[in-house]
This record gives sequence, structure tokens and C-alpha cells, in this order.
Amino acid sequence: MIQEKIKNLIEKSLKNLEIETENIALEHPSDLKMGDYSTNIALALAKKSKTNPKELAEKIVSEISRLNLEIGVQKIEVAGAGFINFYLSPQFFAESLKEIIEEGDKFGKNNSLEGKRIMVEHTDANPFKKFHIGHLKSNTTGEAISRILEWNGAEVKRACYQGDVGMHIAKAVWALQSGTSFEEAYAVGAKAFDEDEKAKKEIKEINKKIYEKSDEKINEIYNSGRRESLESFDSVYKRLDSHFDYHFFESEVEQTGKEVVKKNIGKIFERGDMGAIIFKGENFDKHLHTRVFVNSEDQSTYEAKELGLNKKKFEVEPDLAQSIIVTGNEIRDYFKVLLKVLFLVFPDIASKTRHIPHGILKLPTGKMSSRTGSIISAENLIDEVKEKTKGNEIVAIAAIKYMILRKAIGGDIIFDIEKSVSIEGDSGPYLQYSYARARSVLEKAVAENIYPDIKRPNDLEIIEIEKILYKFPEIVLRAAEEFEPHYIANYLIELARAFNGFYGNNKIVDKNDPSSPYKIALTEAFSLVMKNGLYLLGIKAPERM
RNA sequence: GGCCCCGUAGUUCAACGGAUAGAACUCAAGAUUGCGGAUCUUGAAAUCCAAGUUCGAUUCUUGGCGGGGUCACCA
Repeated sequence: MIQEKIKNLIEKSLKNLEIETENIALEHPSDLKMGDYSTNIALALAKKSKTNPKELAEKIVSEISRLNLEIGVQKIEVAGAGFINFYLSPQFFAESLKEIIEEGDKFGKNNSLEGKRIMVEHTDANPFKKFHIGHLKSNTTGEAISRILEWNGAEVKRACYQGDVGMHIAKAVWALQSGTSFEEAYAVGAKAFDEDEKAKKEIKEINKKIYEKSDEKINEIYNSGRRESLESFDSVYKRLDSHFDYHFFESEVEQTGKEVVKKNIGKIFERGDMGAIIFKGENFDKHLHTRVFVNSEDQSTYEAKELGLNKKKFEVEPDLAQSIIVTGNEIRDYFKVLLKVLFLVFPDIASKTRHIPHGILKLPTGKMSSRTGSIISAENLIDEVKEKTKGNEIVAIAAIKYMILRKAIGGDIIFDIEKSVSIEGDSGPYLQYSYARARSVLEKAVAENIYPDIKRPNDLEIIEIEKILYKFPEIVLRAAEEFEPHYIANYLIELARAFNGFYGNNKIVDKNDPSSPYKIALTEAFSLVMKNGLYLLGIKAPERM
């Protein structure tokens, strides 16, 4: 990459000047007018070498010019307090267009994670409960991270972990028994559990029966409810264009988790007041707290199950280089405790496990609820947005996903349905529109028999979009390093804006313009990068809309 | 109360210790006899407060103030 070449050049000239340095920071200036790359090396080294930054910068620049390596830099300038700015040459931009068009739907990929198998757990919707907008957030984020990792060369295994046993199920089954509808069952059961002593007792009884599979009638309700849930989840995944390689269930890991805990009583765990098996986190670290792993009725809590789950992940995929868990950040502190325990029992697994907490998806009215206070399901939200996009599902999904992915992963999202689709200029539909517009320009070019050509006319000034297109691979790399899809989203908006500006100021398809073939090539390169970027966000790029 | 996360234009978001803090919505003014007006151009408008580290702090440290999360048998 050009970045490395420039770095080497700087390094070489510093060596010639007998100036010592460790790492050279080479970044893109925030303003395109200040060059394509910039280094602050002179500012950083000025004090050490007892000169002022500007003088030092000048010295470095003249040394670089003396070396004068042909690497696609047209101009080097000292600016500001002592920054050295590099301006790439028109030939470089033409060359990068060629690369984009040749690589096509592979442009942007790298092999930084080649040979690594990574498991990404996300969504984690529980059977018998609603697939709500929180799951939508997790699914969108997890799928985007998965795709980004794949584009960095990793082999990704997507996993969903689902609570198919436990009190929440018992609550729903209790309500189903008395004829409550499937949609309402969990809410009704949960309310009864809190308010009605008799119901509470019955629910606990049902919970036990589910574990033991001892009551045929309950088994039947449970099995059909479980199936119905999982099928409905699958249809949501299809709409969201996501899928899973593994479905893990609490019922499969509950036992092994409990065994791990019991084996370590006295070493890691101890008995609590009421006979539960607990881990006293605060004894290890002030950031940790006490948690129950096996309750006083000898049942695994979520904590113990999680130990079993993480063990299982490495049983089904022994070669995992990394195991990533994407969840809401309300579970953050709890996960710290869990990871500590994991380190104590399975240090190897723990060292490869990483928790990525994300913010909550809220509506302007409040938390995740509608005005009536009920939690909104993902499908309700999709359908509501779809109404605003004239029934276009692809655009509706883009609107939602973009709203989720435009922001850094940790922050909460306030999802304004009106704005997600009606806004122009910072939305998924805007990106899709830009793409469709480019495609239609390209169609017109074919119709007029003008073909793309990457030979750059000498008199053509450098166009802003040229300065943005070539950066895409760097963005993909950074998004993977930091597990942050929003770098892609922000980049695509910048790209779309540059293209629309280019479109507004130029007639692209024009028989009388000798630079038209180059401009068409530029349009094609734009459409390719936009399509690839949208793919990484899990958004489809429609040819027309 | 302990611990964790977060405070940036009126609003929703950016900024890997760097230059004049960048966008979008809104608001004001303009463009188009053109390939998609879901467009483009121009303008107005912000780092919660106080110290510290640094050549340089929205970013790092400490202390306030404000918001959210979490703290034993739910997940």
C-alpha cells in the first residue's frame, strides 16, 4: 500500500539525517486541502533534536526530495506548526481506479486475519419471548462485524445462544396452559409470577418439570412453543439477511457448566448463605462483585451455563483463534465477573474470548417500548418503516441498519422512525439512492457507446471523490481492528456525498467531452466501492429504487 | 452509596494526542433548459466545569456537576 511506501521513505530520510525514531504516524489530514497523507514526525522529534519543528520538517522534506523515489507522490509541503503533507499524483489516482475496477467485488479485502477462525456470538434471542428491537440491534451489529472480519481474511462462525430452559420459559408455559396467546404468554406469566403467590409456586413447579421432562402435557406445550419461536426467528433472520452456523441452547450447556462449578468449590467458588454456590468477585478485584453460579435448588444460573457454553464453543470448533460475544451493555459488569471466572477455570479459552457490549436501541418515546408501554418487536418496527418506504423492504432494512451502524457501537441509539427514512443526506436510503443513480449513469453510458477508460486526461483536475475511493481498504482494516462498523458507515456517507457533488458539477456521459470515459470509470469505481461497503453493513445495493 | 459507561452546534452523530473541531436534520439564501430533485452550492450555529501532563488535549490523569447501567440465587 502507498501508506507503507511513504512511511519507508520517511524512515529512510530520517536515517540519512541520523535522527532516531520509533514509529512514524502517517494519517489522513481532516481536510483534503491539506494533502492526502500527513505526518507529525517533525513536531514529535523537534524537542529531542533541539531544533524547531518547522526547520526540522524542511530538512526532512529536502532529504525526501533528494531520495526522490517514484511512489506516486506529486508534491510534499511543510504546513502549519511543522506538519509534512504529501499530495498524491494524478497517476496514483488513475492507478487506484484500475485496481478498484479490476478487483471489483473483492476490492477492500485484505488478509490480515487469514487462517484465523473466529466465532461471533450475537442476537441471543430467547424462545418464548419476543424478538424485540434490542435483538435487532444485536443482529445488525453482529452480522456487520462478522462480514468485516471475513473481509479481513477470517473464517467466521456465527453463533446464536438461546435460553430454552429456565424461569422465563416456565412463566410463558404457565400462561400458555391457560390458553393465553403465544405473543402474550411471557408477559402474562411474568406478571403473575410477581403478583400472585399461587402462580409463582405453579411456575416453579413447571420449571422443574421442564428440566425433568416428566409431564407429557407440559412437554407438548413446551415443544410446540419452542418450535414456533425458532421458526419465527428464522423468518426474521431471513428478512435481515443474516444467518447462523451454530445454535447453542442453555439446555445443552447447563449440566457441563454446573460440573465445572462443582469441581472448583473451595478453590474458586464457595457456599453462600442459603446454600447457593457463589463467586466472590470483590475478593479478586474491586471492579468485580459476587454472583451466584448454582442456586440453592441446585440449578445452574446463567453464569454457570455460560461456563458450559464457552467450553462447548471450543469443543465444536477446536481451532478458534478468537471467540467474540456481542451483547447489550447492561450486562457489561456481569461479564467482567464471568470472564474472570473463565480465566480461572479455562485460561486458554478466556484469553481468546472477548466481550463486545453495544448500546440499546430506544425509541424517542422512551426505552424500547411504544406509547402503550409494550416492548416493540423487530418485525413491527420493520413493517412500520416499510410503510414509509412505499413497501420497499430493501430500503426499509437499509434505513434501520444504517441508523444502528452509523454510530460507535457502545452508545445507545435513539431510533426516530420518521427521520430514518425521511432524512436526506445521512441515511441508508441516501446511500442506496447514490448507488442506483450511479448505475443508471453507467447504463446510459452503455446506451451511448461510451466506455470507461482509466487513462486519465492530463488537463483534468483532481476530483474529490478520487481522494476518497482509494481509502476504502484502510477503512475495512480499521473497522476490523476495532470491531467498529461505524467507520464503514461514515466512510460511505463521505463517499456518497463526494459522488453526488461530482455528479452535480459534471456531465459524466458526454460524447463531446474527451474526459467522459475517465469520468465513467470513476462512476463505475464508485458504484463498486459503494456496493462492497453496503455489503459489509448488511445492506443491499439495489440497481433501481 | 460502590463500580462501570457516557456528556461535542437547537437536534442526531464524527474526529486513530495534532492544523481553521467534521457531517446531517432544522433555519437563511441560491442552482438546474443536463445522466434519477431521495440532488447540488453557500451561510449561521458546539467540545459540561476546574486543575494537571504535553510543543500541542474533545481525546490522557485527578476532582466536581449532569445522565444512564449495574451491584446474590432472572437472563
